[in-house]
Amino acid sequence: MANSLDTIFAALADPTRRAILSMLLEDDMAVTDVAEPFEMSLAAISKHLMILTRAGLIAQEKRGRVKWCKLEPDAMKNASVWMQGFGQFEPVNLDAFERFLVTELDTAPE
Amino acid sequence: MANSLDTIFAALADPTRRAILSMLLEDDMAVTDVAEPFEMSLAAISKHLMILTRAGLIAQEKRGRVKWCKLEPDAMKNASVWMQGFGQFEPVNLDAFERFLVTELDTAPE
DNA sequence: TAGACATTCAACCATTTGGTTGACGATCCC
DNA sequence: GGGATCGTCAACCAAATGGTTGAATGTCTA
Repeated sequence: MANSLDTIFAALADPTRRAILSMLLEDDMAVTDVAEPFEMSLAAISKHLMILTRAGLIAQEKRGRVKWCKLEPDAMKNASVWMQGFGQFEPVNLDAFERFLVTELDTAPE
Repeated sequence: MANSLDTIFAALADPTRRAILSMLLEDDMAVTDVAEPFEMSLAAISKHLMILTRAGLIAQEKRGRVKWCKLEPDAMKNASVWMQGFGQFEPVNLDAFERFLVTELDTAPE
């Protein structure tokens, strides 16, 4: 179930969850800190983190009362490799990527 | 809306739709032929194709009474590149792919 | 012109999704 | 011990999703 393309792509389909992944790219974070920039309840963020965990995109480790979240890149790699199978597109057009990031950042919090 | 990561990843999250994309990798197909191997109604497949179209993953062109579906790789490229931004997993894929393409083009007959 | 064929539309249904709130179980620290 | 903090659980809700069926639209062909 974890690492299936179904759960991975479904997890990536939500902008809140993609934003969380971007934040974790910077550094590992506690659940409360992950939730801070979002305008939704901690419980909602906790659910998002559960979905990311079940998809294998992150891992959570509890130390004391704090649960740390860190990226788990293998799952995303699986999805990436599946898409590479469609390899009709040329690798890495950075211009398109940059234009794309701009629109993405518009919807991101903070 | 089209080509947004939201719609692209949501479209890719369904196994029926991923199977359709794989079929279209072989060749362009009419809607009825796309539907043939699936055990669901033609209307359901039509909806799936609409979702893939709105995501920009395929394009549909009507010729006579037949609507042809073909892959539209740009959208998937955008998603792929977004994931590469997480590049904690081997960027080798793309590098190797590029080198491969170059040698292919060098040796390919015109 | 009358079917037959290709596809979508519209209404409907069950399930899933993304969010809320309030209570709860751990854990830290005074 | 007792209060603050961290995070999840449970129940609930509205909206979206993935499917159905039957009627409708448009086009080819005999």
